[in-house]
Amino acid sequence: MSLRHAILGLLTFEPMSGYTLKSRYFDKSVAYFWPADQAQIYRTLQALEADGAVSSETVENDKRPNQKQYSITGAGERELREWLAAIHPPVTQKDGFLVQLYFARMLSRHQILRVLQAQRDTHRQLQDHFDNLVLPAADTATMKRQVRFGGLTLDYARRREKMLVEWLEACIAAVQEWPEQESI
Amino acid sequence: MSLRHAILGLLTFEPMSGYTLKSRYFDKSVAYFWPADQAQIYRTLQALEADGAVSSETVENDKRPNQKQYSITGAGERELREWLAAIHPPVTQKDGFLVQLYFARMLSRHQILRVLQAQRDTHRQLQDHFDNLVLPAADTATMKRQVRFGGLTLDYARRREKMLVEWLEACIAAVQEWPEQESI
DNA sequence: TTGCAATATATGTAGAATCATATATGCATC
DNA sequence: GATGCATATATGATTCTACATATATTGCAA
Repeated sequence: MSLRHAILGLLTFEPMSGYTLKSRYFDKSVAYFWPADQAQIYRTLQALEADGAVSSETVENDKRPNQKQYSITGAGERELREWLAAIHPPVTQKDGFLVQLYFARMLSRHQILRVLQAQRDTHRQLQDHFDNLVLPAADTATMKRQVRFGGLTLDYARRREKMLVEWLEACIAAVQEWPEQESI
Repeated sequence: MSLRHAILGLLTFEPMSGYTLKSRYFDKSVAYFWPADQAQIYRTLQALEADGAVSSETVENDKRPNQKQYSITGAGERELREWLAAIHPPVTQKDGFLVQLYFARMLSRHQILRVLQAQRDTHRQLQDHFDNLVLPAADTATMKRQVRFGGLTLDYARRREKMLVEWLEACIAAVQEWPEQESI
């Protein structure tokens, strides 16, 4: 249940509406490690408000529809800090591509290579994206500190994509080397 | 929805009961990339049977409770092959640990290091586990081919754990270097 | 003026995942 | 005889996730 905590964390930057959370964060940076759709964000905000972890205030806009501005409360900040400091049991990540590769003996070499190359191309693009991504400049001390930790997660994304591209290249080379056989 | 296809794939090895699927595969090898609990496996088998992708037969046991042996059908094999050969859109993996690290500016240095070191220890153990893991010997041609692809996914696990340990070490070093500040 | 895009919030529904619990057999152990 | 464990299947309940759809405002372009 990290969506709850991701939202609480983002609200420590500044009070925000659900729309801003989505368009500024869940469509960009946070998307890499915790994607969430609009419906989920709005419902989680409602749940957080019901629990007293956030409070809301309607902001009237001239040129745009009114917003519900959410702020983190003291209780919300306590909950967040507690979660952040806790050692959580490792959660195994589900990876459909590994399922695909694991049973790839059922495919022809041509089919296997097609799937592997598509995957490699995807991760090459991601690698390119993260290698060219520049961290935003920070104005306050808090945000300077924030950018440091953002840098650590960016470093992870770069290492991960590099590893994936290398591994996929090795897979492609291996499959090309193996003798073609009955696919079963 | 890869649980469905993981089960279909495993049933290409041999007909199996839900219990065997769970204890022999989903508690071991498959667990690394597609963990599933017992309830889910049994319910997915029921759904697969309702769809005609698998068929079942009750096997009477003397010393143990009777089993429901599931076999993949022609329709199931077609569905599996189609899914295996398809290029699926990349699914972003949710990673709660990255959420934790991203907002770690709210913690003290001591708390951050504690969390990072626990994570590093976990992945060191996994690294050790995968580095010492030996692929099973294969008897038939099909299983020899299977072991090759199992080797590719094992290679992934090793590379991934190596990358994670290196990255976590770098994170720990970076945090130790940074000046201690107000945590906010 | 009609229609479209961006902004903004909300709900309905279905599927997937998790956790707990229920039932039953046979075996070993206390 | 009671207890616990491994084997074996099933269901109830809840949460999480995803996808679709509904509603409303403003600005802009065809």
